[in-house]
Amino acid sequence: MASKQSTVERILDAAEIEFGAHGFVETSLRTITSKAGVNLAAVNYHFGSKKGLIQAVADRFFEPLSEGMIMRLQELNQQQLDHHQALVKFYQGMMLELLNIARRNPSRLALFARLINSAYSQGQGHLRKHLTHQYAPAFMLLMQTMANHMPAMSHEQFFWRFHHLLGMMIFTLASSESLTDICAAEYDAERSLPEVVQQLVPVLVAAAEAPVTAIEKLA
Amino acid sequence: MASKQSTVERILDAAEIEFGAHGFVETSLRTITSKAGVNLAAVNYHFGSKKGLIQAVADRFFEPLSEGMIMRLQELNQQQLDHHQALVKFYQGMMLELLNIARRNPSRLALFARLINSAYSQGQGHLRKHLTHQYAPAFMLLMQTMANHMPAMSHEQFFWRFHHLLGMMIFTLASSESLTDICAAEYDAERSLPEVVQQLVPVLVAAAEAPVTAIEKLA
DNA sequence: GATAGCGTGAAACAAACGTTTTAAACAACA
DNA sequence: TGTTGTTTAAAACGTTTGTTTCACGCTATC
Repeated sequence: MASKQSTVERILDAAEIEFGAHGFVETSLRTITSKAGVNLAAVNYHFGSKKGLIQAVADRFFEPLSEGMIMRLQELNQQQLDHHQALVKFYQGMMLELLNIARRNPSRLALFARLINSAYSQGQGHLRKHLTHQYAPAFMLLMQTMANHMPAMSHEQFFWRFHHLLGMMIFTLASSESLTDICAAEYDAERSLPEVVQQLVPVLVAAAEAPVTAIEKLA
Repeated sequence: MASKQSTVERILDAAEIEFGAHGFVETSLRTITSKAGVNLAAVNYHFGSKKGLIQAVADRFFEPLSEGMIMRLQELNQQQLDHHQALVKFYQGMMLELLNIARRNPSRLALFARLINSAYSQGQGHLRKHLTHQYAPAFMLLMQTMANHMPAMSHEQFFWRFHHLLGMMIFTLASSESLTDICAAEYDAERSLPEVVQQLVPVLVAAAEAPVTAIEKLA
């Protein structure tokens, strides 16, 4: 009874789940290959190393995401909307695209967020540099579209604002499982992932439209 | 030439630096004790285990922070301000208190943020439960003060909004070193930590004041 | 000044890790 | 049929990990 999936795909599927549940460092190749039903040596054979596997996992997230985002952004840029409406539509589209990641498996989105998170907080930032190089077109288009509909500010100020918004998304998504658990326990409300993602939109828009203040020392 | 610091303090100091630079999992007790100039067994002797050490490191952050925040919040609650002014003062005070963490060592703040981050995204959330139990008074006072000056919303909606704002802060601070590096390379602007923290305030306020929308499915 | 008890030093523990190596089985293609 | 590339299997590699053990030095109290 051979499975239909190839060895590579089965490794990637298992790696996604385990990485998402226990992080990159705390997930061993042995548990991945064991859950995937393949041999231990297959990882080093197909991906070269554990780092190569992590990069392949990341690429499988970013490839369809960047494609989807580019299409949405081109469509958005053709429409004639005022800045506020455009921002709302922008974030709604982004959220739908993110939810697309979770279609196969709800916990995939949390892993995706944690992946970006560790790409940024990681010391040398190998993963971040790989991703920003690999998906530069989508990245550029996204940032430019966003900047077009935000208050006038310098490139540097936009850079910081962009990462403020990114942080809000990333943290919420990365912690979404913990948060929905707490929410169910404390407020007796079982929230689905679409609900969690949906309510990010107005907060993101408000933060994007926040007035720009010159950078100066605190009192 | 015996050092003035106790063994416990020297371990905590070294652990902070190493944890901040390489994360909890990727930092071994051997590098910590080696940099601290103490014996390897001292960690297990004084803290029981590595997990105990991490918790002790966390407590050394949260103890003075919760004390400082309680004082600031009590002071703020006595003043007569409109909601917007109160929110601004609230976040400015919080930022000053966070900068206080970085007084000894600038990279301490990034570690602190990463600590909270992993406390949330960690599977079972041992650390998060320990912290929310240990510092419940400060936590309660903080959330109540915050909620008082925000748009009317349900407890659950405030819970989510709170974590949106938390995420913005945590991500920005946790990635502050990467971000200032990129900023210096791309925009030729060397930003100090107070500058990075300062410009969070207006965005946090705007996000806090964002209108509340009922939780519903995306189109 | 003997005797606890606490702290430290150095060594060893068992387990887990990523990676490599060997061999054999299987596929597709010339 | 023979050759080449892919996959599996099993074992071992050398490191590194957190933790434990045991003996020695210190200090304080009786």
